[in-house]
Amino acid sequence: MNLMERILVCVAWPYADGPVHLGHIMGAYLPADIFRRFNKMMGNEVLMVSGSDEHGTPITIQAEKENVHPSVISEKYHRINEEIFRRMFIDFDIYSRTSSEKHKKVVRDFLIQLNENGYIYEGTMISPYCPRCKRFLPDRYVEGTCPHCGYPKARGDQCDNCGRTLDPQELINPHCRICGTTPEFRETRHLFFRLSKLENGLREWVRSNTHWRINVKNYTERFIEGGLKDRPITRDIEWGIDVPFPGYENKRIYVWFEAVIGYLSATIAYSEMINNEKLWETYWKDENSKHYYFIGKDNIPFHTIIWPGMLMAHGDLNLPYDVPANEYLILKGMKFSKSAAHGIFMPEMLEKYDPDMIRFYSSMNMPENHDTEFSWNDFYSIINTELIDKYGNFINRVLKFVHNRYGSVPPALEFDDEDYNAIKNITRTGEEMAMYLSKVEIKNAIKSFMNLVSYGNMYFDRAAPWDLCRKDEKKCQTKLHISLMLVKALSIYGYPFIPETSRRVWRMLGYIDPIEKYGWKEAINPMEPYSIGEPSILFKKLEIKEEYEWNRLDIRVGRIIEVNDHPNAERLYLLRIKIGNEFRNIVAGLKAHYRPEELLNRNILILYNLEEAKIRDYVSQGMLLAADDGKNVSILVPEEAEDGERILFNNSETNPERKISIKEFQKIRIEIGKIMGIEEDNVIVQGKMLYKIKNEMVKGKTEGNIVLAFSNNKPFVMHTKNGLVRPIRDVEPGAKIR
RNA sequence: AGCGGGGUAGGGUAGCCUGGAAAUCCCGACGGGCUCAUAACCCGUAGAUCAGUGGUUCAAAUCCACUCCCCGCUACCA
Repeated sequence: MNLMERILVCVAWPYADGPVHLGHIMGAYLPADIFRRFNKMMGNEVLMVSGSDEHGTPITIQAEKENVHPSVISEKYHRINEEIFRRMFIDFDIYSRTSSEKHKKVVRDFLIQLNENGYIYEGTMISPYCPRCKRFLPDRYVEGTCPHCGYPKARGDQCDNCGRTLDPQELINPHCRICGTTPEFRETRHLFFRLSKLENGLREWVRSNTHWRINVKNYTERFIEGGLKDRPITRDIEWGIDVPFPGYENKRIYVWFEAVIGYLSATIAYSEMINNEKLWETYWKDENSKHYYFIGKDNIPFHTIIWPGMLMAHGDLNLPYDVPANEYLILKGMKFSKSAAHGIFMPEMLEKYDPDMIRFYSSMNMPENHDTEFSWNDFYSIINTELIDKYGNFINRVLKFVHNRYGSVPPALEFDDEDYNAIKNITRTGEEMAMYLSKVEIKNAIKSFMNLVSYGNMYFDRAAPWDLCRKDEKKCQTKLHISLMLVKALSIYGYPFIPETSRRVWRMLGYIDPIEKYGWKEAINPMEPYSIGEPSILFKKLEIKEEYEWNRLDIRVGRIIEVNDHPNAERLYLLRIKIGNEFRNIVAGLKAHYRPEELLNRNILILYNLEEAKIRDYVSQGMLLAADDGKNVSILVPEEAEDGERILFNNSETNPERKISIKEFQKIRIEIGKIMGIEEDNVIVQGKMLYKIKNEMVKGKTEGNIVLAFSNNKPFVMHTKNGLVRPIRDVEPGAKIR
């Protein structure tokens, strides 16, 4: 533990097709940076590398859409992400990119080496070729029926239903996802990586890594038990790295093979950048160097099997020491996703909040063991109470008191038991945090940190210097000295999590040399007699603004003017709807519940800002709202309203800026309530539970079913200008709207 | 409906893999203290049949089986 260690911190390479979001930050980049800073403070030699992953089909697709060269896309997001990391104080020693010449060269050399070692062979592959699109299709462009589970929409690379990885040829009834044509399976030559040969070696190596997180280890072992297959490492596409063998001029190296080599190429590039060209070898060849890979859970097999396999095949290079993969961040019940534009994206987050606030919250809530829900309430609450009230206020009250009373650090003269205890606490916290952080247990570490904050507040309270200083000057000075030591310790111990704040506190304590120069161990040393200036407030409290969830909904009254059967779906109708001056087509799954004449000319409710969707070949421009209690289904109708009118909540019109996805809509709780009785100014409503609602919300109505939309679990009644919204048939109270 | 993940005080969580006395922490509620501090801080109290049932065991929140409920992905939900 006390010997200096050399650590390479490898962080997943973000795919350059969009800005990173909070899930990426919490899952990989922040823990990596915390780990890096901690190790620096321990005096270890640390290097942190990452970069943009720029090749591959998704970027090509994006480029085709925008009608630009793929490099334009990757260049844009490379810059954006680099800037995000800089602002978040996630300080890579080098943030490289896979389009760099250095990377390309290292990749080619790597491939040549693997070939020399007998791990590469040429094989022919039967690949799907679409005669209509005139090209070989990437695996995920082919769809068909899964041979294992019979799922009809399995993709060529894997089946989403049973999770098995597939080859496009295995699919039953394959077709091109773009044009629907049945692809021909043509022969094409490709290079293969002999992963199968490494199966035993990998299995043993994985088994020997007893310090890995259980989920990582279990997952990896199960994956290996499934058998390791050789993998093609070239593809018939244009955007990518050239293959260094003749006959492969029109092919490129597969991204999965090439991007992981970035960890190595970036280290080499860094060595050259600082004119220390042999430096990379100390990291990659000296067996005492430890490599940590910070990634999300979707990346586990690549970093615990494939990349180690490639390294074994290459020989002479260090394998990963630990792969502390994190789980997903969930927003409103749905995982963050770049492609679905679902989540909190960093550019927007950084506009509003101090980076250290984001770092602090993220550390407290890191998805280390489970998928973790993000909510703004949680964010505000943790920032305001833990970071600002407990931590910020402690720093502030101590510094302000010392500043006002003495203006400099008072000497420690007389120690009592509690004072010794305080110093013991500082020491113990440092050891405990070091123990956690060296195992990359961020949440435990910051919890330990917060315990010291609480202790500090308690110590200061018990010491009561505002009183003591009048009675016993010497003792009071000691108490203040130790309080300042606590502040100092918090500055040092907090540094990995909230570096900028720690630096500010450090300067307030009078230190000139940077905190990094002192390191972890300095926390237990007494204070220097510096002068203490007027402390500045570390953070302003966040104002909590209430957001109504139903503000995302734009619901309008529509009149059904046509009802037709869906030609190839048993349960669907095609409806023509008039909404004021506008007409829309809606697909509705009501055939089992309503006859056409029951629907025709009815005023109903349309979710107006729902994203369009194709259902069985017909586009649905919105959704007809109906209540469903599991047995009965009822459409919802407005009382006394014209088509085109908007549905109101809490007497206000909603005005969402964006379209809403079906998933988001389903997250918003809307249910049927039955008016049970009246009690003074309130109405008692039975929904899924019993609610008390203000009388005016139901416009004086005293009976019947109503529709409740919830925000923060508080019910609001859906209504129109002149009346309420009601289900036309009787359904159970609590029935959901869909 | 198929697959995956869960159910621990009013809310949010820790603990579960590796069973062991009083189940962790934060918010909220209630009572008290303090007045240095960003209406912050400190102390105390109440509040949990650890989803249910059955089993294994000297001992179960923890292991096993079944049931119920929630969430996600998928789908002729829209």
